[in-house]
Amino acid sequence: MSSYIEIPASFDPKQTLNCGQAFRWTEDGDGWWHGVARGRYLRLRRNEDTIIMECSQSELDSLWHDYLDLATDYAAIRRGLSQLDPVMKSAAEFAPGIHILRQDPWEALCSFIISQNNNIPRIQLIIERLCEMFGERISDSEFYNFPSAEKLATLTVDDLAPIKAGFRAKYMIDAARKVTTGEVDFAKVAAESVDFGRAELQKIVGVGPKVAECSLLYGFHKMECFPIDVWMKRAMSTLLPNLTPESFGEHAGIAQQYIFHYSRMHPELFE
DNA sequence: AACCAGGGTGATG
DNA sequence: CATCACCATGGT
Repeated sequence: MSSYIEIPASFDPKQTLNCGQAFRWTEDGDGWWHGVARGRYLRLRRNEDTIIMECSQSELDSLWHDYLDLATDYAAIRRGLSQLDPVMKSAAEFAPGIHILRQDPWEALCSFIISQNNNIPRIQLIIERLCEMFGERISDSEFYNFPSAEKLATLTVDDLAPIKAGFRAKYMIDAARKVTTGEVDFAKVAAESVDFGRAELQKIVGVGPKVAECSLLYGFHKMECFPIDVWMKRAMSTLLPNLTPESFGEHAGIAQQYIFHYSRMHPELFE
């Protein structure tokens, strides 16, 4: 039934799927990672200089190649960023296998609404409960897809109580309703400038600058976006005091991801 | 027991 | 415009 594909890639599953940009991927032993994205289940692992993926060639071509952003030359982007600053260079070289995933825009928006004033393990738990309760089961599997905005728009805060999202539940529902009615226009966010996208997404109650920035970077693949959370604030003032978000240019989002991951993996730098 | 977690809102200077 | 309590929940 299941087939395997092996492809050459600098992309690294662990670095990419465990760096805080997506919340539905877990390691299931021996380097294998599994998760659900865009309504499909995938298992994959690194093997020397290749990636082994448990899927068909057509599914790789039509879905995972795009989701994992395999066509982008990250090495070239890394070379450019590394010239800016020695710390930037260290951060880029620490996890060179990071890619910025092309996640579903609604899933990214909703996930980062849940992320606010929260920690990553609990974000993952809340999202897992959300999917199990309100997502659809993927055929022949024990996994569920991320519930659509249309589905959440039919729910109330009380319906969401079991997932224990706390005060964020009302934000999720406001987002679902505005996205479903088109009051927040995803097609326009995708097509227009990032400044338009920032304003459009912040029409949602509970979406401020940071959540909007994450949504634009991870959901709409707007690579110049530069989310600043508590880790990035510390990193910029402590590690990169002579740089600003504008210093990083059109690929600032990738720089941000390198710096965020590097900082989280080296908390001793801030003691 | 107070503080923190990939923040945002609303009230107050 | 800057600051601040508060927001649910779970972990230290």
